[in-house]
Amino acid sequence: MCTNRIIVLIDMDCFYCQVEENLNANWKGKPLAVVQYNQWRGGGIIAVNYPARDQGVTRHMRGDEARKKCPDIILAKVPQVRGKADISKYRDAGKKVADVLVTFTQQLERASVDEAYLDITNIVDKRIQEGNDIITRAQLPNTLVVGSTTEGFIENVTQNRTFDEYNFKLALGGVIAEEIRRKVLEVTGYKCSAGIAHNKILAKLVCGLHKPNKQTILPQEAVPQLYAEIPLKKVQGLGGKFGNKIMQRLGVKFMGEVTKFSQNELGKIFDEKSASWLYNIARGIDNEPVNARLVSKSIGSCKQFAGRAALCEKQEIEHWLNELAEDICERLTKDMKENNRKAHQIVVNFGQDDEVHSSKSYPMNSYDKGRIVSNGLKIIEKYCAKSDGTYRITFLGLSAGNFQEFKKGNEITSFFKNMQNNAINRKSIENVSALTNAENIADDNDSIYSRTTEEDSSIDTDSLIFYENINPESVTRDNCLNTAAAESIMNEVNCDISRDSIREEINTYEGISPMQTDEFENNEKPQESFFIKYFSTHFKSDLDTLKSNSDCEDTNCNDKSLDSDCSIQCSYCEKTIVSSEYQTHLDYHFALNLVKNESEPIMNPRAQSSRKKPVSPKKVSKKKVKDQSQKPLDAFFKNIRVIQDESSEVCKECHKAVPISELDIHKDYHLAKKLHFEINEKQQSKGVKRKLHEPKGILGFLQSSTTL
DNA sequence: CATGGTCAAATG
DNA sequence: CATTTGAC
Repeated sequence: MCTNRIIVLIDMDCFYCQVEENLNANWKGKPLAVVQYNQWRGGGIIAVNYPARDQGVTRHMRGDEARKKCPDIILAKVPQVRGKADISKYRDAGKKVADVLVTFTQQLERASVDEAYLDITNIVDKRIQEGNDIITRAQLPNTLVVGSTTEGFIENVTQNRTFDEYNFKLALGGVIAEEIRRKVLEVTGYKCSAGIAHNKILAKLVCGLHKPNKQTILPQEAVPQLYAEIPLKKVQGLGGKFGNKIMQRLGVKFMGEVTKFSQNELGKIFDEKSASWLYNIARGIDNEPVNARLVSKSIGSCKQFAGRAALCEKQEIEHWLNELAEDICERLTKDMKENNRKAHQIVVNFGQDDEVHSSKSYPMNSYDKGRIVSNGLKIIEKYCAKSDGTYRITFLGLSAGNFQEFKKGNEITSFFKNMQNNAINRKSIENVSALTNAENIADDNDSIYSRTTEEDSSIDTDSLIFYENINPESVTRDNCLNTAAAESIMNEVNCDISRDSIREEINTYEGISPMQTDEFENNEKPQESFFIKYFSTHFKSDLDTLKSNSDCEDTNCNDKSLDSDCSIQCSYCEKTIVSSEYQTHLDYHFALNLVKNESEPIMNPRAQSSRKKPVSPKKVSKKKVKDQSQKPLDAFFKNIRVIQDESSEVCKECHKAVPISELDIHKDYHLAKKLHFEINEKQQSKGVKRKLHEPKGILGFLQSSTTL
């Protein structure tokens, strides 16, 4: 059925202008436009408010033209940072709006900085179930309906609600949309418009019918009369070449005319997919789901250098790469804090002369401006240098993507999920490495995940152990590393512990261990949690290895042409690990062991086979662990149960109940967490040149704090 | 120089 | 993976 969903498109009215108006009280109500790069002909207009639109000012005008049309117009300038227009102000404002929208439903797709789709079907159904479904005119004060008056529509749906269920739901959707818009205004001070329909395309189309600060409902049966007067190019997806082709080949101008063509006829003109899409859209049918997504999938920064402004010298290119890298690094760092994730890929975009833009991507494992710039420069050199050594770069861009949730995760489920994602990602990085390795460009071309070349091109089994356990087709009780497994194990143990307790434990494992390690070694404080004991005994040898390797900057990491991390040998599997990946690698062992939950705490699946035994550090830690807890997970859960039996106090910092005996540790944890963040930050802001990249995560923290 | 800078998704 | 398209 094409009418079973209720979709709302929220679109902020001339958003950038509203942001400026709310920041400058005396601009309210006056004609205003937002301009960027205001030096040339008054700058380019990127937003116009409604008073200014009334005077004929439009986008695509320069500031000077706007002033001619409307002499008293206020031209708000987008600040310029690092030679580029800085739109962070509007990004932040957009996020505030999105934060309000998610409180209504998680079924939210941010379509741009100022637009979002919401699937409110569930909210509507719930209200009907609860009987909270009386619809009055007063609840739809700023609502219009395509094809009828709002009053008529309300009367119709309330009288025929059993025969006209879908329109009743649309009306209720309208009520909810009014509430959403009211809430957005109340919390953020921004006005918006909305479209309410049965799918995204229609909601979007109809949202633009009445603006600003209004919303429009589209009953499905009103589609034909709406389409009759809607230019085809107004429909989402038909504004470009495809729309032109349709108009030309079908000889149509309005959307409604497309229904004259059968699916077969369309199939002869367009490819299969386009044809059936068009056929459906022409009938108001669009099954595209609202893809729940709050945050962007990539963060990029780019700039044009048109015509004479083209970059011709390496120094210029490096300068701009630097500006772009600074921009994305700043935003990536912010993103990491806000969204608990890290980008693992970076794309260098460039355009030369009148050629089409090109792009090259490579894996990235740290937000290091210096390395991003030098790698970018290598790519530009390789692909853009002319025979005489000069350049003509007309476009330059950097974009980071392939985000994965940060290991410093919040729940045990995401902890395991990350292990899975990371491993999958490595598999793809592996392919990249094969390409970039030879060219000495990639960050990670010497990582353990690069497959060694073999004459018969079969898969290297040593590499395989890093993801064999997560192959969805071969998930077993023993070897899987995914969320389902973690949860089933939790069920098996039949624990009645809350997620918060687990999260607390995981965080403790991540944050507090340095202090606890010291204390543990001093044989004080016997009440550490399992994770702390586990870590401080189990990973101590690796810490030592790491420390002894800390001078490798002067030894094996001095290759001038190679921009890579220095490596460490893992004492559990003897693999050579890039130091910046070492934490991840250890986490892998950690999680693997945790999931196994068997009597023998073997860290490496390989060791179970007939392969030769690992070297001594492993034996040491293995023995220690055996003494303390033979079944890590059991011990972990047991530990928590004990804790929960005690009386507890609410922590002022996080407002969670903490057992009295754990209160000191808990407070230390908050302190450690803060420290941990600071250290991470320092690592990023350091303009490191050919210097050992300090390990991230807990080892980084350990090393920093123990060498201080 | 002259909308420009950011995004996402489809496609080969 | 790189390119193209489309939209704000």
